[in-house]
Amino acid sequence: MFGSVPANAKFPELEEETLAFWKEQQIYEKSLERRAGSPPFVFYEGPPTANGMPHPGHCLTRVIKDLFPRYRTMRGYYCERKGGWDTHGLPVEVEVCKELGIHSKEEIEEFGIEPFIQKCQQSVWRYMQEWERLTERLGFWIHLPEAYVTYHQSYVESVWWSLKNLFDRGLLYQGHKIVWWWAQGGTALSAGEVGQGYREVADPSVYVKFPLLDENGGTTDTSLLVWTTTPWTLPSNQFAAVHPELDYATVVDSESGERLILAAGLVETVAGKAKRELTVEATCKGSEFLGRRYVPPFDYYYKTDRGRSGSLKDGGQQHASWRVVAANFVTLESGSGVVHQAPAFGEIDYDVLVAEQARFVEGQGPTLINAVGPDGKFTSEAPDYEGRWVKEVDKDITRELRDRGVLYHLEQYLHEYPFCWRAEEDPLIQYPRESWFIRTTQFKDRMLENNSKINWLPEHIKDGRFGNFLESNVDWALSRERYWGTPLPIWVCNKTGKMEAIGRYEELLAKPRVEGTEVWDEAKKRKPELPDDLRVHKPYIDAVTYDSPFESGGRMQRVTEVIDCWYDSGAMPFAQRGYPHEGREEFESQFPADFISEALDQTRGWFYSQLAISTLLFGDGSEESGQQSAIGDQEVEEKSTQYLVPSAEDSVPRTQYPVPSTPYPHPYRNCIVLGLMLGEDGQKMSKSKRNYREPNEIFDQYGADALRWYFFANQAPWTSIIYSERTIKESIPEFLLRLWNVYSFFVIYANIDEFAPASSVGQASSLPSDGQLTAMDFENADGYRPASQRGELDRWVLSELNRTLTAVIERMDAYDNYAACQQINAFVDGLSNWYVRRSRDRYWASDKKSQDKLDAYWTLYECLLTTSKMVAPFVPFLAENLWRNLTGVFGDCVLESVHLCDYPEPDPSAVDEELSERMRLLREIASLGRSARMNSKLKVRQPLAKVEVILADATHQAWLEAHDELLRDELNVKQIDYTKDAETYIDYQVQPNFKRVGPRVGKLMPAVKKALGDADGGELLKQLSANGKVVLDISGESVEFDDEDLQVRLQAKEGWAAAQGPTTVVVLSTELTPALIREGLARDINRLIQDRRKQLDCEFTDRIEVGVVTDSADLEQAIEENIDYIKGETLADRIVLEALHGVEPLECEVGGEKVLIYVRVL
RNA sequence: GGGCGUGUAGCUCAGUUGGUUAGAGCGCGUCGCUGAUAACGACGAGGUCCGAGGUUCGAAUCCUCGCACGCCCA
Repeated sequence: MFGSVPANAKFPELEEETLAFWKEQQIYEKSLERRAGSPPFVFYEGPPTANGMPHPGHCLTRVIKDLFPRYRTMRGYYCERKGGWDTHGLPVEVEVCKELGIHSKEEIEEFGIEPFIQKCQQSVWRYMQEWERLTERLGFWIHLPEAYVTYHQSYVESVWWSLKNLFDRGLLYQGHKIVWWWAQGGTALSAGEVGQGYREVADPSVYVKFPLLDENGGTTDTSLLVWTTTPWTLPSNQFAAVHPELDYATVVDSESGERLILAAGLVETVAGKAKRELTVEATCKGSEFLGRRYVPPFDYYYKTDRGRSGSLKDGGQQHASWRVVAANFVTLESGSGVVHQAPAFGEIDYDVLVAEQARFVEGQGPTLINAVGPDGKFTSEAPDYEGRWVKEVDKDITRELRDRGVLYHLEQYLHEYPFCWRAEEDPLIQYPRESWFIRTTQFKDRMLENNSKINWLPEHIKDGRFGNFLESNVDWALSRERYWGTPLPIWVCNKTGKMEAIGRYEELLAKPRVEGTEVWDEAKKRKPELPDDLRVHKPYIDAVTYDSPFESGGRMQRVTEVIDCWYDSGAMPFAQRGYPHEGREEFESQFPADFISEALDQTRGWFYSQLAISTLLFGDGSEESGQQSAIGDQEVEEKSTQYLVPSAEDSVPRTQYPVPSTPYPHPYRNCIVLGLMLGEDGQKMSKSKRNYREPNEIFDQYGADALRWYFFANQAPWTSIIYSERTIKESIPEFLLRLWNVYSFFVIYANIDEFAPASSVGQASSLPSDGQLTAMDFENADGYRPASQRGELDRWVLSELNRTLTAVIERMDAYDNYAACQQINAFVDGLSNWYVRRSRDRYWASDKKSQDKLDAYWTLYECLLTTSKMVAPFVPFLAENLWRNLTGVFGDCVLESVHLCDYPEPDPSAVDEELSERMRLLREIASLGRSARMNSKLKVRQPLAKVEVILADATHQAWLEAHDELLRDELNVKQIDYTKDAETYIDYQVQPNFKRVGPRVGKLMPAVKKALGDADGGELLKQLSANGKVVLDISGESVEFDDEDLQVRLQAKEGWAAAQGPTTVVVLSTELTPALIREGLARDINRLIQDRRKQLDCEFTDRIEVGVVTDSADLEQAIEENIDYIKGETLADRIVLEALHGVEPLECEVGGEKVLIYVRVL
């Protein structure tokens, strides 16, 4: 006996039971053990930050990450799934600050870095339990107990090792980065924070005259008309930028007579604004002005450095600053087309400076001009404004410029400008900070090549978003002036400024005359519960100093910065193993990943950080040694070199470990980029808007399988998805419940009929499939016969099953879960709504041991077993339930979990394409028959004498004729004729097969269509069947059509009870004889008795006694004529035409006559 | 301002290398089936396939230009 199946499946409860089973029996661990030594399928977990509550979007990521490893494991691969947590970074610091009620860096330092980072470390785990619960509840099998953690010492040391490698190869350097700077708080803000603070404000927009110099440095009467919206940056002016391709005009101001240069396209606009008359004297390209020198509006730097020039790399000399440069970002959208450049205060401006520096011989180019301190106030370098907040001096500066006569025009300008989100009144400014960079630009081509070998899903990511991002690669700004992060492992000599990188804590301790380690030791003594991992963090690590190898008496001290936490995440492929200090074998056997997945927002995040780090460290297998050739590549531009960068002759050991050089792609081969998930209202998911439901509520209400199926089966995973609770709910009846009902049906009937596969098999202890319960285990079972000997319907469903398997495997191997689910869904639909529906009589038949009945059981049993394996990666809970109950009768002889099974292999011998096609046609005819009945208002319970079927294509007619029992039953008709006399009922419409004929006849196509449409269809078909071809004269050309060139459509003629499909017409015979009517009445009675049984809560097998009382002689006759039929269907031992004593009758109406029905359970 | 993506029925989404009646589910209406039934079947209403041009014998599909939305960058 199979365990009885609850009538109302409560999936959430069943799932909880399954979870407990998995845990107790350690099924996940066993699934891995079974694959030990098998080929690996490598999966990397992109570490989530457990610093906020998980929402449905996270569920999508986690179930996709679960699906493919599960699938591959069943397919025979060993798929380790190491969990991971991202733990560093500003968001953690902000959380802690909120908790402490503090904001600025000063406040953090006042609070104390030591307690602060201890709080950070504790705070990281705030939501970890939620995440772990979610992970488990979703059925996401991943090894959490040994998850990697980015703050762990071994992880940090791996990161250090990689940074040392880069440093020793000269790929780490110090330069300036222009950041959004909160001057009052003394900190840079991340992009996300800046984005929060944009407001519309009015700022001055000024047009200033920069008098041009002639070639000898003499003044001229012509000025550049330069535009800026930040007057306070004018004292730090360094260049004026023009677009080399744009036309520039020299104009004369009719009022003052002065000559001005501005973009030709903006002359009218500017004249209008300034209310001046400007006469164009000459026009030329912007490129003509390149290199022309001018007098800047302030002389703080100019007065001393005006003459400074340097040698260009291409030869020749040029002045370093205060000249016209080319810039492609100059537009005609606003301003004058000549743009003031203060590289200290704008990222784009800074890029211009860097580009200019690159043109000069080392050390001779322009240096950064900056008259403002980090506090946002002018320094002594601009004595007139010293000590004043920059935004406050805009007015004074414009006034001064006006007084000096160099201001041409001033207006107010409305635009979006960022303010500090923590201090609303403080505008941010762009400001240069010293920063460490990784020289990624030097590896751009290699990253592109690596990228080109990755299988991106969807494909457009490769050359689209990600490829473009790589194309515009800039050096990675690595350092952060923060506290809670991986410390940058660079120690600097206090005498010489020379630096070296440290790759490991031990390495540091082995340095000469190490001091400062006691800071950690004492902290630990005070607070023994401190995790040892903290010793490699600020502030403890900062205390560690040692003797300088560069100059005696010098001491080495760590730089203060920590690193971008994206670097942590990108180092994960090796750092999760602690490589290379430990875990070398694990790393080498688990690199690169076969599969990773995250959402689209990780393009510039984890997808990039991994690719960049991997490309820099592990190169391409085509290179000769593990050692990168990067050092040899340094002909590439050197950037910002006033800081010391080790060169080859510093002869620091380059790297302590050989680095395995790996052929592209790495570190991942296949990457599914998930779409972003939006809330129910199409907006971003937001807690306050309540436009989504907490995952836990979804699980409690619908279950994890419902959510999983919703994600897998409703859209390609990379389309952005609008959270839809209704659709989640729908996946229950649409799929889960439908499969459940088939399973429940099977169990109910198998138990009634005592279908017992285990005892039929006999020696269950030696199953040839090794406990996987495949068809081969049943070959010698009692009552089992090969599929080839079973009926058409059985062969059909097994064929469909194997076709589906083939397709599902093909799609899943291509990472296409959506198409795979569609296949599965179609199969389950066919199983339920055709196979089971059409087989019901077979299961209900009274002879328990009839071969047909046994065939039906074995067939359905096999379908359910295989289906549970097939769906196991998708809906692991439901699959497990099915498997365990269906195989429970075998006890220990079968695998205890479906997840330990192999994914089913399709059996090609079971596939019968022709049968599939025939059954498809048969189902189409059935559907048309039902449709025709509906149109004629002839309900299905009323038997009909005959239907006639007209087929456009007679290929399968003989088969259909030989197998019309199914149809007769489905349509409740006595006879089915495949009529020869088609033209009585229908007209033929012939159309060209456009795909075939189109390319051949080209422009004649419309004429062909018309000619075929106008011709007598029946006549054309006769010709076709007689000659195998039809020849028509189309616009004077003779065109030949063969069988496949023509498509025949059938059109039912008026006046028949008919329904038409494209190639089939079904015509009903609507005449009813009294005998047919009585048969219909008997069926009505039958149904009413069955209804009554249900009302009385009868068991399926209860026998009954029936009494029917009616005045209608027809009805009485109907019952008498069909009494055996009714008895058989309703399990009635006796049917009498009188009342039954002591039984409450059911009052109803049949065929317009009142009837009393009495049912007594025996 | 730039890049990428999306836009198809009331809703959520499919739509093969371009092929002529554009689909599914849900929802709505009508009817039917039913000892698997909170299931299922049939029929119906519901579409300027975002818009405008173009290529083609033929465009939801390819091209150009717009519009709207989303993401990333500036």
